[in-house]
Amino acid sequence: MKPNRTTTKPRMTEQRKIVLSAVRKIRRHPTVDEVYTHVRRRLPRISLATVYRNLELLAAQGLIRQVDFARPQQRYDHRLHDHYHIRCVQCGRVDDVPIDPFSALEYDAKCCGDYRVLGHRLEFYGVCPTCQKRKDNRPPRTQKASPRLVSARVKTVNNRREGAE
Amino acid sequence: MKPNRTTTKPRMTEQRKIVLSAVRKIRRHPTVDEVYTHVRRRLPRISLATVYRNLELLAAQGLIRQVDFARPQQRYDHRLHDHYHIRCVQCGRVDDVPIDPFSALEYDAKCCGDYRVLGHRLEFYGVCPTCQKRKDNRPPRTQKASPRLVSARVKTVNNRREGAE
DNA sequence: TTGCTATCAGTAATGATTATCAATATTTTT
DNA sequence: AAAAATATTGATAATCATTACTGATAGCAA
Ligand SMILES: [Mn+2]
Ligand SMILES: [Mn+2]
Ligand SMILES: [Zn+2]
Ligand SMILES: [Zn+2]
Repeated sequence: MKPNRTTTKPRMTEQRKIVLSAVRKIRRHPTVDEVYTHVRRRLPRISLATVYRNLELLAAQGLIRQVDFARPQQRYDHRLHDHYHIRCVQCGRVDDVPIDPFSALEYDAKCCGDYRVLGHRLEFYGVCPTCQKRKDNRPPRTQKASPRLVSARVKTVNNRREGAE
Repeated sequence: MKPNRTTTKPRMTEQRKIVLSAVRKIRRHPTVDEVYTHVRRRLPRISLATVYRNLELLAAQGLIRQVDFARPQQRYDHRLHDHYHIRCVQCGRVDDVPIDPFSALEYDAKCCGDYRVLGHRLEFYGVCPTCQKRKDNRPPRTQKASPRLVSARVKTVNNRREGAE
């Protein structure tokens, strides 16, 4: 097959370079906003969107890593005992992992800093059986939230229009 | 001191009971929306806000647990090797935990389901040294984001008012 | 009953992230 | 180099989960 013509390698732009160096300089696991603030010292006109874009791209390239998981929606568990979870990176499904929790780890962590350690969470990630079956690797994306409040009564205020329909 | 007069025990209301039983029935780590949808079959007029409130309260009481961590903002890491983190439950600060990663864990996880295991994350939580010093336990909350875009030029469109001020 | 608080439904506001889009910048082709 | 193709940017709007607010009820104690 011919080499995909619509795909080219990402360029290492000035903005991208500076965003990368910011993450490296700040060190302590910065949030997007912290990166943004830092970068603006050198590029006062950079857009926040550009920071988001470049962070995502740099992470995709493996030049930086995302610390957090489990983004858009919070999940709840009816099981109260300590146990671990595995999350499907494709669809977001979460299942239990029945291996014994080790409290020794918390002890180990003590030696690292002056934190008072309260506990730990261990989460595996992978591809769930359902998503493995699906041949194509189109992102099924985390299921959308249920449509909001299709209540019987409909609001009738302020429904005048400005433009056309 | 006199017993705090403004504080009373939470009541186990009908809504709360049903939210709890929903989390227990759904089993597979439901999102708030899934709980909401489920509960509405029995309480069609319940508010989504009530579901949020009760889930939070039930979790605070230890009747259910939150699965996820690291909520409002994503964080980035300049260190590419596998390592673990510890997060302050008070201020959200994140630090590295310099203990060796257990690659055996992923092997252990394999035996649980049909997931294809890709990796794991281990996160400790506790109270950082800074937050330990602070005597009061007022929630310092995760630091607010930097004020957005106080650009030189100001938008002048559509600043007409409707009511009064 | 009378006050007091908890809780509710409904809805607005918040805030992080994404999407969109016209304008530039860089690379590739001619 | 000029033209065409593609990538990237800044600005801003849209999304969407969550939180905050509000006025109305409900349960409980004096
Ligand atoms: Mn679980
Ligand atoms: Mn780290
Ligand atoms: Zn899946
Ligand atoms: Zn702290």
